Amino acid sequence: MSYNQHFEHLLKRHQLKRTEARLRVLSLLVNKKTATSQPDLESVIGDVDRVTLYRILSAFEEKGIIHKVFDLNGTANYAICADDCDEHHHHDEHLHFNCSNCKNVYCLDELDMPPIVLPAGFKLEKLSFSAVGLCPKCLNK
Amino acid sequence: MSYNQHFEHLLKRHQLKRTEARLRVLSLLVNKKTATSQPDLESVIGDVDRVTLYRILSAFEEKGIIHKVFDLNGTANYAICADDCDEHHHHDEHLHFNCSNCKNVYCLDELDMPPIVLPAGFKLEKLSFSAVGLCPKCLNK
DNA sequence: TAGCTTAATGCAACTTTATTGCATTTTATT
DNA sequence: AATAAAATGCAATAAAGTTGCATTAAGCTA
Repeated sequence: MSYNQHFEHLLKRHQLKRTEARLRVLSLLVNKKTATSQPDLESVIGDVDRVTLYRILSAFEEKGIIHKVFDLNGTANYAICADDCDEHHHHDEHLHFNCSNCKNVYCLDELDMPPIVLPAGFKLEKLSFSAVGLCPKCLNK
Repeated sequence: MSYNQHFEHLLKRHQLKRTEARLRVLSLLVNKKTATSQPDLESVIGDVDRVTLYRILSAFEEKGIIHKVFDLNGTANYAICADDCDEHHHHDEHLHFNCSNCKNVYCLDELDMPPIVLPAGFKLEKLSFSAVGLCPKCLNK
């Protein structure tokens, strides 16, 4: 199945209309190891309004298609979710690695995250781990 | 030793001049279980310029007096560091708990954080854990 | 304690990221 | 082809943070 078919499927499944802008966002995010910020997306996506982009990203986030993670500057970055995410539950409890040099945010979802026990009285909904350091590319320079 | 003496000591130790604005920031942050955002600080600190506040916060952060953590909106929040932080090393590898109701950010520094092993090629500098959920106050409503 | 040097502050302007309201266009369906 | 709902574009606005520069204050030193 081609990416395009896959994307159309994905949109239909979440009751989102198939539009050019949404397909472009999906194709920009898929297969990327790093999360992408709205400003970065904006600069490469071409003829799509800033506001539209924001709205697409938040719609996708609500539906569980992508997840949002903040980088070292507090800017939102977005990455495609693993397949088992949906509207009701995000499985994005993986490690986000922020490279202090190139500023890329890597989703290291192959790592198992240890369980965390909270103090009494706190109700956990979501957990996330983030690391800062140098990524392989920047380390080899 | 009074708080004021303690703060003056702290500033001198980090080669920062003792100013009214800095003392106010310290007294607002000390003994708080939750981290405070710049906007929140600004609204209560009184007659201190926005820019000055930003500069005080980043100076304190550089010196290891406070640490910065982003909340669910990507806004920077600040909290006093544990005593053993300094310019060269931050010990802020504790859990930050974001309440999805009241938006407060709790520094749960009494919890032991498990070690995380990164994939080969990544060099770790700093690690942080953050959770989203309901805090005790909001849970009891 | 007066003078001096450096650090800190205040102000104005600006940048970046994000949001809202509303008119227009497009999608998907009948 | 007509239609209703959803999506988009545009303009305006908001919020968070930054930069440059002139002024003021802190804390030495004589």
